[in-house]
Amino acid sequence: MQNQILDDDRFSPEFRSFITFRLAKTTNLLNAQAAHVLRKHSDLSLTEWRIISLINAVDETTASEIVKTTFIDKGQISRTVRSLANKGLVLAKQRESSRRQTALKLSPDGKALHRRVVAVMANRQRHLTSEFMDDELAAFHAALDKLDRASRMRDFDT
Amino acid sequence: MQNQILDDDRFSPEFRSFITFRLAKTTNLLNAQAAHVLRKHSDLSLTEWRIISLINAVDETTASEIVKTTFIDKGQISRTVRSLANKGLVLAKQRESSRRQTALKLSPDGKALHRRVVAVMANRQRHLTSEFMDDELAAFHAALDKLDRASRMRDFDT
DNA sequence: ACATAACGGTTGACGTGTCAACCAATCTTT
DNA sequence: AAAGATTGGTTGACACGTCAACCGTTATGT
Repeated sequence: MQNQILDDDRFSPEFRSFITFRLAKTTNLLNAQAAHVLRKHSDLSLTEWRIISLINAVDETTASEIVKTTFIDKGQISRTVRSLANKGLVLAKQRESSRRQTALKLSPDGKALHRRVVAVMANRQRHLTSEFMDDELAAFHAALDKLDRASRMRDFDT
Repeated sequence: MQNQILDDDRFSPEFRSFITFRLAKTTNLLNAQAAHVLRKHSDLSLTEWRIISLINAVDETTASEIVKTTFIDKGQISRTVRSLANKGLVLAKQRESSRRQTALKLSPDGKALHRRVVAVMANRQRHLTSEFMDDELAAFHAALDKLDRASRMRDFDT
């Protein structure tokens, strides 16, 4: 499935330039790659890995913060966090400062798992960006930021 | 949900730079926007719209060609095409040249629907790219092409 | 202080996406 | 021409994503 030639499609440039289609395709490919790697090295789903990796990055966070940075559905986050807690990878503890919030941390097991998996994922990250010059990468991020902002508009009725 | 400030997250630059996370976020945002617009102007799902729009771009195509250009799962395409055919928007007809292949075309209704929806979507496309210079856009596409190629590697074990 | 609104998170229902197994048609090899 | 491999597409089982309703908690306005 994935070992095909990628750049041989016969669709019109006009069509190919539809930027969201283009983006979705790459995201599909990258997600499939990530899922594959994760399957090989863990029993985490992509979302589980993302949440673990996010919690690790800030040491302690909350579900709503995760929503803000990833725009994953909050229902999904709620369920994924519970599944991670059940696996003993994440510790969820109500905050004293506000009983609405639940502080999320990695357990020692969670940290160990993260350490193990992040090694492979960092290799991947290096591979993915190896053909980019620093300024290309920066430009790419800037472009994504623009799209994020533009994605807030909801009405295009003429 | 969507009207928040987008660029205020407190996660480490190191984390933010994980290019796949970054991409997935933007894709989430753009897909939600597209789904919203589609809901307002049609009863098409995002995948249905993509397939319609793809068929329209080339006049006639097949399921496997769609797989090649979008990397949407072929099972999903099979089901979506059937649902579009049931709605009378797509005509599926076995090819004489090879009885394995099914030629897909838009029906008159499908074409009319496409014409109606593409108007709005083209507005959106214009809005999304309005802050891009031509060369920025080209660079963005080139970056996605690089990632597509890099996504073919499967093993990152050290 | 009270009413109302906003926030953080959970749940249910349902739609969509994903993987693997499978079938028939065609292509390749011998 | 038979055997095996590949292709195009379908299906089933299940995981995941999405939306809306909801609950308890905290913030805001009067």
